[in-house]
Amino acid sequence: MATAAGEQTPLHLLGQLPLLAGLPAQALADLAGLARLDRYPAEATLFSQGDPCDRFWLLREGRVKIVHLAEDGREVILEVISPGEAFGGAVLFLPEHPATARAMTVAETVSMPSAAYALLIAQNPAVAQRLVRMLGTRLQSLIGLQVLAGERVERRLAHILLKLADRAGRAEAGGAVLITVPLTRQDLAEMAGTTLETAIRTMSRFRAQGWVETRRGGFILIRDPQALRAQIGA
Amino acid sequence: MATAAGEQTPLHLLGQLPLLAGLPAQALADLAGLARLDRYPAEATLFSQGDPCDRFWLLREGRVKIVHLAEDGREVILEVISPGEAFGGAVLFLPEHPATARAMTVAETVSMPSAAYALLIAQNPAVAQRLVRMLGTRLQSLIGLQVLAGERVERRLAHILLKLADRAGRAEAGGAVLITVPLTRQDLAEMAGTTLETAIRTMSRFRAQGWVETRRGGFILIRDPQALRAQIGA
DNA sequence: CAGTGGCTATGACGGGCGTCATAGTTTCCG
DNA sequence: CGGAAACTATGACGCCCGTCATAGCCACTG
Repeated sequence: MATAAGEQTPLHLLGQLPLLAGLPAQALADLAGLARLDRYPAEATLFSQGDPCDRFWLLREGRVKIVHLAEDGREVILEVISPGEAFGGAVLFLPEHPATARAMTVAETVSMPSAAYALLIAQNPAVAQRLVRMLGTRLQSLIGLQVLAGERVERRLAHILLKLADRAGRAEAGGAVLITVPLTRQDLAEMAGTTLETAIRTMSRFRAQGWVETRRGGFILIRDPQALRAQIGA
Repeated sequence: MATAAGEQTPLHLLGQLPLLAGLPAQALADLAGLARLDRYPAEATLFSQGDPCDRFWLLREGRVKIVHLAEDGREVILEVISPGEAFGGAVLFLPEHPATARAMTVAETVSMPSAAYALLIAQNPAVAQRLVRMLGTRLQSLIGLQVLAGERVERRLAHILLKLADRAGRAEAGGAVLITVPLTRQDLAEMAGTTLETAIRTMSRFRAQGWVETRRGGFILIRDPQALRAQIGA
């Protein structure tokens, strides 16, 4: 599953990560000796639910989805990780990963042993505080999902598309926004907590309304964000 | 909304809180000067969604529920807080509370200004680490809820009852467990993300099977935990 | 080009559950 | 004790959406 270039991490790559910004040069250098840079092809699994949780991960490039497998075989997408963000259960000091991380595109990660990570936050209150803040953001986004769970699929999907546009969108002509994450209908279904067929049907209706369209490679263009916003407001 | 005894906090009460265990006597004494002890009647609101988030809360006695109000008026119960646990958005360094805290019973809280709390975790890596762990637990429980969201109401309710029994249960004769949190059918509905009627119907079926019964005051007795566990396994 | 596999699309059907309506039961307070 | 309010309970109805089935479209490969 793990692939490719497990080389030592160039110092300057670490310094670019928001979490580690402002760290003393010496601390960065120490980390560089322990951290690892990896490159994964699309669809690769970085770690699986239940695996021992012995590394701390940061995404440098690409997109990674965090999915939880229910006992009945359903997969639930809990989060889509963008570059600069931390992931992996080590964030939570858990013994094993509560979910699976899978690359949605070619992805580059920086990872370090849990021990290095624990030391890092013990010695750098600023990093610890930033980490708590990241956890808080994640918690809040899960709260949002939980509240959404009671609503109709149509509104859940609209919410999800808008959130993705907000977090990983690129403005296009005429107020449109392109979501720069490759998404299949199956992905959307797993985020919205519904089935493939219902996700397709709902997206078809959105397309018929002229609100969205799908481009080559699974990139979704939101042509009328306002209409989607109205959808969730009503 | 806030009521009752806003007295200075006796030192020994602080030391009893798991989060602060092992703190140097001096640090505890400093905190005691800043912290506040409050007492709320049942149904009182401790803080409301949207309020500025300027205190850090710990529950000493009683039960508090954290509820989020959706735009459409639905209320969603995100968490039930038991004694010893921390709550309030300040944990997450948010500007305002993402949800409302409401007492389910008479409740006693210890709270301190955000500033005192920030200082506390900056100066005590052990406390910071314990806090991150608490956040992780909360996150994991939300992940659990999110995964449940896709399932049938019957299974969601069974899950919720078992979780409550685990976290706030008292063993009774014959393998039965009493949930020591007063719960209305409406509460169950808001936890399971369903309606009052469906929650009542489902509980009626559970009762007809002899799996649960409701006692005076809204206390639910789980007479056959195994049967409920089988319910969620199948 | 034919063949295969993955993704998208659309129809048909049935059931779980949300919604509305009614009523019994418990709690509480004058 | 009586009456109101809150909670629990149960039936009827309809729709959203999960499930099953079929098919078109595109990419890739031999």
